[in-house]
Amino acid sequence: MSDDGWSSMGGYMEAKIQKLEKQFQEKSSRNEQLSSIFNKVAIHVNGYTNPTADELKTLMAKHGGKYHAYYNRKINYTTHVIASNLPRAKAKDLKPNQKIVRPEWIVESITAGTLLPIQPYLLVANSSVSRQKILTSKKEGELLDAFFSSNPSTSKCIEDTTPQVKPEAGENTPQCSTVVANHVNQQANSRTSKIAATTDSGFLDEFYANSRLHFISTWKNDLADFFKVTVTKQSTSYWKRRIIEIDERAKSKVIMHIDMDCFFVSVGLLSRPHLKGRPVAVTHHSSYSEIASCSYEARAAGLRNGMFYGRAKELCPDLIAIPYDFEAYKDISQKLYTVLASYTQSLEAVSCDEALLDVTQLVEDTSLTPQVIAQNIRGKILDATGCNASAGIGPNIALARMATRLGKPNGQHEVTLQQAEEFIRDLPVKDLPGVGRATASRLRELGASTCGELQKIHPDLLKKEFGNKTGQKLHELSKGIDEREVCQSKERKSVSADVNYGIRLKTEDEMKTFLNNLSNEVSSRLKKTGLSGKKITLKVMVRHSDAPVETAKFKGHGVCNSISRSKNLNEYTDDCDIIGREGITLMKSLQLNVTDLRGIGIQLSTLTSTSSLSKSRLSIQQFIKKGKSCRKSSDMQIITPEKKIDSEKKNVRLMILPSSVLLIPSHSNDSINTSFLDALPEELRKEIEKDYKAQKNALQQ
DNA sequence: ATCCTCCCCTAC
DNA sequence: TAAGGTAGGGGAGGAT
Ligand SMILES: Nc1ccn([C@H]2C[C@H](O)[C@@H](COP(=O)(O)OP(=O)(O)OP(=O)(O)O)O2)c(=O)n1
Ligand SMILES: [Mg+2]
Ligand SMILES: [Mg+2]
Repeated sequence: MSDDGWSSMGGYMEAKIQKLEKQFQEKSSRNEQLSSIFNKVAIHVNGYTNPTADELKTLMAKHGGKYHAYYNRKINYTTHVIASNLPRAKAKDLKPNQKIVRPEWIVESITAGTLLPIQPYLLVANSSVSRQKILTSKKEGELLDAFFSSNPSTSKCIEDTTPQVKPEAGENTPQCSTVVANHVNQQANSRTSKIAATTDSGFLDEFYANSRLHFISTWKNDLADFFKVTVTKQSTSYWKRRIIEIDERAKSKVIMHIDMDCFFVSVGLLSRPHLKGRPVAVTHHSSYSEIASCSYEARAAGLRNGMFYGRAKELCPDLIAIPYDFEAYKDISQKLYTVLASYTQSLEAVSCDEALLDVTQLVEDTSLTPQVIAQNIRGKILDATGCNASAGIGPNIALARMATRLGKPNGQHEVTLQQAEEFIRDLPVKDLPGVGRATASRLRELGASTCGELQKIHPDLLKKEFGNKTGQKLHELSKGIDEREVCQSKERKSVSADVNYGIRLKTEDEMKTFLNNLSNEVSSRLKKTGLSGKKITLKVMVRHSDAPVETAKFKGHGVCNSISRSKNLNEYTDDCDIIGREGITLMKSLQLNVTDLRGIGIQLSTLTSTSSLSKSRLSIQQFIKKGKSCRKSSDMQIITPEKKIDSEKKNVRLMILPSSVLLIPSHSNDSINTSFLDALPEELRKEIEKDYKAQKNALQQ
């Protein structure tokens, strides 16, 4: 059973890589240079590629090239940007004529033993077209294998022959290539005091380059995209079949939840196998540093992810701290998703180490039991990543997720519909997905610490206490009911950038500088996703009046009040200057003492795709689309019929503008000339009128 | 009723 | 030292 259909496809690219790795091993020495093919080449890898960024880095090192973890705009510095798909490559602010080359150029150059011309490998507007051109000689199956095979045989963890010295190193410089690691590291240190100031230009970059939460948030989106691309290319016929069959689904579903065990730690241990079985945590070694992930041995002592290192050390004096390795996490995540993509199209990316799969169809098609499928998937993940994954199986998302907890570590668990109520009865309410500290505490006050107790609370009381929807949800969850669908991709509703660390501003000017820098960040994120927003929200954390000026945690925010203020702009925008200006205005309106600011964030919502903001407003109809599909033409998704109907109204969006030109007549009077509006549906007209009003208000100010 | 703004909560 | 981000769901209460 492990060999039918999807399993072990001999990938074209994998075969090549494997061969290359054999070469390395034959030449043995890790640092030996195999060639100098890429003598004058310095690459930067953009987005997800096959081979992965990490593998490309190794290949470059072995063949005389340079690898830049960060794109460098300086002339002749980064010579080639490597990417597999265009949207994400376009995202970065590349040099005007920056050549973007597909990763196969590297691999095939090495195979050929010489630097091949980049022409055939250039990434052009429609990447899939050029891709097929290059490989016309391949049959479709091989083509798929070549780029998307899940065969993991080549990616066995590369044994680091030199056993790592313990943790002290604290080295952590994802932003520099291996060659110059030490040198740059020193530089970074000597720079530290300068960069520390909140307003320095390097502050944001430095922060985001080291923020784990920023990374995992970013990766989640990237992986969802990566998965979408992968799956879209994989099998058209299966895809079509899937869409049709989703209609006649009235029977019970099989949902599978896959989650890597102590993800950051597991990845860290790949190069530190001697630490397996010991209490290990990924963290900086300082008492107010947060633990990103800790091993199960550490959890036995009461440690939890998110805990401060100081407290963790009290609970577990033997705790071993290992440093972050963001590139490796990203790499392993990609491998995880590559494996998952070979099983199903129906996947929801939960995070970089976790996904939901609707395997209903797969179970039916293969007549395998969900348990067997889970076993198979977990085996493939282990092969591909060297790390353990656990799985939960259930008739809905909530139960599948709860089942995973039972399966962990390195195991799996299935909850059937029949077992559901009993399974759930003795669990603490905190274990229900969506119930966190605050809700659990309020429930405890209502006498419900366990799900069984929650089941007995009348839904009306829950609705009264928590509101209609939340009350209903709590009631259903307590009985193991969860109607949500596994959803491949949802429409983005906001784009934001927040910094609640290291914010220490002295003057109003510094505040402005920082907001401008942050606006720049938000602006490039909007551009990266091709979106523009109409509503801007400023979020700030302000030192609580009782809280000391010096926080316990170095550069932490301490005890704060959160405040947000938003404004509806008159136009959709992704413009850094506008966002900065509006952000500053909002900040001023709050009348705060800038020295008390401890966190600042800017969010744009009410989004539309920038490409739809055509300058010509002649044919309005052309810009009015259904929300779900308007943004990305290539966006293939599973939309269930009932959901579509339900959300149709809300998703109708207006994409005209700039509205200032459209709506405001020079002799501003109260009524719009609505002759052309009459043809539009009611909602659209209302929205236009609303816009009109907003503009008028703005003008009157 | 429904929408809007300003929260709070949750998850990784 | 230390890197406490980010997106979405949804409630309260006021405006429409
Ligand atoms: N407070 C947190 C929680 C998580 N993470 C990161 C590190 C984790 O390794 C990764 C995945 O989160 P999980 O909740 O899946 O936790 P683990 O994978 O570490 O452990 P588990 O075995 O419980 O899944 O996200 C983090 O940085 N900070
Ligand atoms: Mg995990
Ligand atoms: Mg997880």
